Amino acid sequence: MGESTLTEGTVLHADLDAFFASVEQRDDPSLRGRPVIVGGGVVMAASYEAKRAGVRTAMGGRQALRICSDAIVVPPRMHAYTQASRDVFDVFHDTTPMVEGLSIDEAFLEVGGLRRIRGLPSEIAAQLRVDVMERVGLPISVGVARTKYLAKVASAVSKPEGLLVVPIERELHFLHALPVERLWGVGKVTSGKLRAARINTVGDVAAMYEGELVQLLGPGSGHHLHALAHNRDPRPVVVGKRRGSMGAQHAIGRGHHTAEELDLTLLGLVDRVAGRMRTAGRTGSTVTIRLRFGDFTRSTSSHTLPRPTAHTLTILDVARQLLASRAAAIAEKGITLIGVSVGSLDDNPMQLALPIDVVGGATIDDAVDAIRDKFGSKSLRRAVQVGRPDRDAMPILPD
DNA sequence: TCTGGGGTCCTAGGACCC
DNA sequence: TCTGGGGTCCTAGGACCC
Repeated sequence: MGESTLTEGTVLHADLDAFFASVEQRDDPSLRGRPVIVGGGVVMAASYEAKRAGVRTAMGGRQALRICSDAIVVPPRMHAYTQASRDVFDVFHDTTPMVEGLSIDEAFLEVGGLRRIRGLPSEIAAQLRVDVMERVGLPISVGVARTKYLAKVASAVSKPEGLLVVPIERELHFLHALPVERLWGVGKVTSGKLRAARINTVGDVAAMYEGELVQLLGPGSGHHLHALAHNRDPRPVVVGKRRGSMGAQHAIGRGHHTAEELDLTLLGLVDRVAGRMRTAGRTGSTVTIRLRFGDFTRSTSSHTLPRPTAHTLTILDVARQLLASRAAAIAEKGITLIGVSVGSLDDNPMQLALPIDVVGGATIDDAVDAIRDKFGSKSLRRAVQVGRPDRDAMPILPD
């Protein structure tokens, strides 16, 4: 019964093609059919016309123009991409409630329970491509397989404007022919180690003993890649994942930067991050600054606050101290990038929404202290901080 | 080649607690 | 005086992803 249907997995991986560049071509008809590069210093996205000429994401802008001299370079419009992403995710959610976002331009969709109302996974995938094009005007590729990992590989292989179904009977055949770089988690370093050991394909990895792989790459990577090479990926599609950190960063030129300039940059970054946190109704407690020096080496330093916050000045104070702690290295090597992020975000706050003025206190910390004294509960303390009813009723966070 | 702006996960040592 | 084993949290760094 239904023999042909048994061969389809139920996980879709949907991935927009050349996302930023496609949005630019959609919004400006004069860019259609032409090589488009989004970015400046480096290529953030390249249209397929530019990719055909050899332009790649993360390539230096100058080099990109050397190999594709007729490319049109446009500055990124992050707000337009964010909105386009929302529109596309609306289409995803109209397809199935089981959507797991991975990044701004890709998601997993579990469609196993939809056969009676929407048909086979491959049919749902084909319709999804049509819907995204009709409703948002963007090209998208979709992979269909039994596991998340394989669905992701399938969408990548199918690009651009592709649809690829990996039947369950053909899984290993498909997988083992791929180069090791297709394994999720194999980047430049790991690829170098594997290739040096004459391990070139996913099939080569699968033929190894797990212990050998662990010897070569360490326990984390070793176990992970061994499992993937055998198509063992039991992770389900998870709905409602929330991010664990929020950050902002800014690349600055190689020249000399005064302490005042750096502080102003830091202030801008903190303001952006804290504002986004408050808009999202989240607080966090670990402040990290990330630096890239004149020689492009990097460092991070972090500090964990006793209580989570989304307060600009509290975060700024910590960020300033962290930056000051690296002053010597900055003076010696120069600095080319500053980043700030706040982690350990509360991801399941109790939405208590206790009015702060009930307990009094000029600041949220005062209020929290008052509540703790009254209730003595750690969870209450945390919940009160994130349980604000809405932004407008928030005089205690003066931003 | 001369380098954006987001993120995730893993490792490893030390502090601290029981 | 010298000594376990186990756990959590913090910090720093690194690899990787889009």
